[in-house]
Amino acid sequence: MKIGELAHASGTPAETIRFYEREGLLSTPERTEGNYRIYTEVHADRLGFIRQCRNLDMTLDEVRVLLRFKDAPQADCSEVNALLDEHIGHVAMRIHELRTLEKTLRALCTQCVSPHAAMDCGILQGIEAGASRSGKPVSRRHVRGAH
Amino acid sequence: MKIGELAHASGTPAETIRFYEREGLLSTPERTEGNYRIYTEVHADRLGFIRQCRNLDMTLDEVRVLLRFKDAPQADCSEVNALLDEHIGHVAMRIHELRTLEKTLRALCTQCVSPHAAMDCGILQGIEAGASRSGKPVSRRHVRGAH
DNA sequence: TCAAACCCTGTAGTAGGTGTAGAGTCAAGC
DNA sequence: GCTTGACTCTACACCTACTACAGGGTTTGA
Repeated sequence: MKIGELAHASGTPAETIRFYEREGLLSTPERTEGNYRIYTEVHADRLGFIRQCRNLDMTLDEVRVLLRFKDAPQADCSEVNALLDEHIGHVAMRIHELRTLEKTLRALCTQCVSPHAAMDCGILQGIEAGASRSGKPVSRRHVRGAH
Repeated sequence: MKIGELAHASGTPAETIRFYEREGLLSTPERTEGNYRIYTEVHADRLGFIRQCRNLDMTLDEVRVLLRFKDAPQADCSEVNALLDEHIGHVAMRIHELRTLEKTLRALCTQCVSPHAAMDCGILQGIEAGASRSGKPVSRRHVRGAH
């Protein structure tokens, strides 16, 4: 099948499929005479696996590791377990951080319920107070996703 | 004070301070004869505010909005409330997603506790099963941080 | 006077794509 | 045979919020 069909069938934009190829996650497919990529079921399965890993919020590096194991069926899979454990750790940590954040934001939200002039806004003042209270050395992390 | 002092005092790398200036979040400071930036307490306060917003996981666009209100003390601050509400919504949604994800990952983890050959690994098989079960149209979101 | 420590600008890189320009290919309809 | 439209190709710029250079200039203390 051509890239458009695979894109449609997998719900993955064609640009992303080409991107995975460039990144070495998908092997380079055969080409037609007109230089179009031609994919097989093998490619479709592999793409499905990659997308499922991405749905599980893994990085492409993590996906690469898992694909290595899929390509080496005899290898011992304990690294797979370790990778998953570590990934779960990342996710759990991020949940914890976000819950703390949510509490802070909700507390801030109670500071200004009815409309004011901005100069009297409890929220803006609350942020400023937080800035001076948290002192100068702001924490360095700002974790965004699970990683 | 010079950029290094402000960097040290605020716990913000000097590159980041210059970046905020380029982005229009910090106003362009005076310069010395030798072309060094000279900051005042006003800059330090504003930087503190920005960093506090970032600690609250706001995007720079959100910070820009809040700064606009700080610069217009007479304006009605209800947009500030709306922004915060929406931000809390993002955070809450991300928490929910990550909790679902954590459950999925933990379930996957039970599929392969003792070491196997990769071809028999319950985790790899579980991901594949998920890929075919979730069907073709993989969900399009992959939210990473709160946004 | 000289070296270390600081500062400047400009550019490139990060992750995981997304979007575009400009060109080529292919099938259907006239 | 020709045209039109849908599809594909490569190569590159763009996104966020920084971070990390390179290659130079300035300041400060010994």
